Amino acid sequence: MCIFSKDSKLHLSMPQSPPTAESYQQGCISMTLEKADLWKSFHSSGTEMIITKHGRRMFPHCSIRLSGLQPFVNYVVMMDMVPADSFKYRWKKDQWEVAGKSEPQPPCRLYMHPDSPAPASHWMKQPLSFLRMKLTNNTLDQHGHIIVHSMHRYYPRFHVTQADSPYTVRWGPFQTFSFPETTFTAVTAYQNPKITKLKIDHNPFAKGFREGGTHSHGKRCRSNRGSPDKRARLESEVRCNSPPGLQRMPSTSQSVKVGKDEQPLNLSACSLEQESLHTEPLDLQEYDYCCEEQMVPASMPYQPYRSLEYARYPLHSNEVDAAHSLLHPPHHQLSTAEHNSQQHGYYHHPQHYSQAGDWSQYPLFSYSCR
DNA sequence: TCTACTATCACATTTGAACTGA
DNA sequence: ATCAGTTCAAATGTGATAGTAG
Repeated sequence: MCIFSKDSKLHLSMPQSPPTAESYQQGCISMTLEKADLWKSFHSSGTEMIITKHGRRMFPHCSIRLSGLQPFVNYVVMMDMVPADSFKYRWKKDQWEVAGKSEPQPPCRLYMHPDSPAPASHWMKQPLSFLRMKLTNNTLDQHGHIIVHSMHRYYPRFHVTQADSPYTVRWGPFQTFSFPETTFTAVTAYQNPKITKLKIDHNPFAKGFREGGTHSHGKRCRSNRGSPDKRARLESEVRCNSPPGLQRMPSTSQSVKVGKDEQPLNLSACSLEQESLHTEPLDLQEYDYCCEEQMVPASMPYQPYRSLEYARYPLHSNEVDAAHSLLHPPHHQLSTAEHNSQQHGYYHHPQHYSQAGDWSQYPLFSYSCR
């Protein structure tokens, strides 16, 4: 059920079911993307996210605001990455172009917000920051980072569910949200200089390279790069230090500090064409943020585990297929034709259904890292 | 030769322990 | 004894780039 709102918020509500003693009335949960203007800036140039073997934070990082939660109820908020399409890309002649079909999806991981579970009042009093979430291309990663393929496109997806502990998550109905402007291309090195400039302009951590360590002509001094003794020292440090993700892992009850740059932003200017999330290479001319209403990207409650929920809520035929594929993962990916054939109807994120089948597993993997 | 990935660099920022004073 | 504020060292994250692999 999608609701367009004048305040450019994303409203999704669960299909209504008769209120019973056991079932919670879901109401109408609303999720707003913070720093939407920044996301739009990046999206207009084709957002790229660096991924490394040891995990790299996102920039911009995901920050959302929740409202409409049931008072006095505990919720768990999670996030995962969904392939935006079924293609692999490459950067050629200052633009992205399709370089073939996507590779088999890496193991899917869910990032649980470190505050989870927490009461509704906690979630709604301030924006939720997913700053600590990291992306990696290491399929053997042991730190719980979200695994993505380089040169593939993804978008973050947020799940909200009632649960009193992380271990009861799968028994609650999910509500799923996503935002088209958060779609990005995973890369191991920046391709688009526009993105590099945007990141340097907005990311304080990049200052170290911009203002120091470089010569006036922009080349950095690398006289001692890779010296054997320095390398040995570094390797020794790596051996001695525990993994960063485990070193300062906050407890689940610890609140996340919200940085000074994480103030809520007015989303009134946020609106996106549905076409901004598609399978074609990014074309800057196609982006149009002048619409007054924000498209609602997702509409189906996400219930990967609870088959009973499917019976409770009548599903669109596509949804049934998607739900079926979630419970019974396909052995192969959808062909492009099959993929496209499922992208119809009034849903703004049909990928949720066609792509859902691409995700062969939904392990609950809670982690946080510094 | 080309493309993608990895390791490494210096420094600003963040974090948290230690300390001080009310 | 407790709390709040300050200080400071260590940890962390960042983009650029050379080297490597396929």
